[in-house]
Amino acid sequence: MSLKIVTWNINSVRLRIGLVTRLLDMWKPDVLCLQETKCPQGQFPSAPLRDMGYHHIAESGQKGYHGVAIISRLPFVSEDVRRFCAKDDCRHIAVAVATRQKPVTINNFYVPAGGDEPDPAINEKFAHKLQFLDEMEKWFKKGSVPKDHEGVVVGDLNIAPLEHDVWSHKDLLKVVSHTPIETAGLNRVQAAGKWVDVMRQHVPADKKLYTWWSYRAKDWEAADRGRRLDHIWTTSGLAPACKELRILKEARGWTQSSDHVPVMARFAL
DNA sequence: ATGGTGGTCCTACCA
Repeated sequence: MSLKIVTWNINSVRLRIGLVTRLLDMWKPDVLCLQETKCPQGQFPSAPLRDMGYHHIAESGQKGYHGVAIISRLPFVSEDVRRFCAKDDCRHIAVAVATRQKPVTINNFYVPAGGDEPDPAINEKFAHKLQFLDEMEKWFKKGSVPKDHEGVVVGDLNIAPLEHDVWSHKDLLKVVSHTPIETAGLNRVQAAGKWVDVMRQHVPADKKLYTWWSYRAKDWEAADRGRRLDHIWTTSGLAPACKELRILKEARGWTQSSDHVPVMARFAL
């Protein structure tokens, strides 16, 4: 048996439900984790997904902003919504799915983008981003994955931690998403849960790897000024089972695309 | 080059 998990910042699930079904048809994942659904709780466009066999949908949504959802062919054995930083933002949802082996707890995150100015003293959005990372770190330290489960973290973490996760390390050191204080924070989060970065298990750290290209470029593909903002981490027990890692770069060229592209990990279980 | 584009929901705010 294999478990295929896809993560995608969809930037409005109602506007782009046709791209979601296109992706499901192409890759046929078992589980799809979405971020920035921008869809109020209870108004999720579930009918076309159920028609494709995705009968299990967990959502945490609000009007206008943020929002995360998990769409699955596999039944959930548990479900959990958390609100980090004591805000009402819908930025995290977790489910556990049953597999032939251990159940797998899947955490889906949408980390705050953090605004433009990388200084928490003058930019409260950046301060919120750093606080959110601190909360994640504390929560993972306590142990967020049940002892008899394996675990996965996916989502738009809005940080490109490695030198080759951005088109120019030097030019982006002072740009929110690649500043040292953010990458240090993300590294602490990762260490707190002993998470393995399975994307970089498949693509060496000295090779460029992007999941996001700005809408503001005249020609995103020619400029190729990308960043790796979307991530897939697993517990060390699950990492060796990750046999395939794919980034659907062509989705960035689809009509009315998201600025993020889908990332897929396949696990042999 | 302190712009550029895009989504939400109607006026700015967020990315």
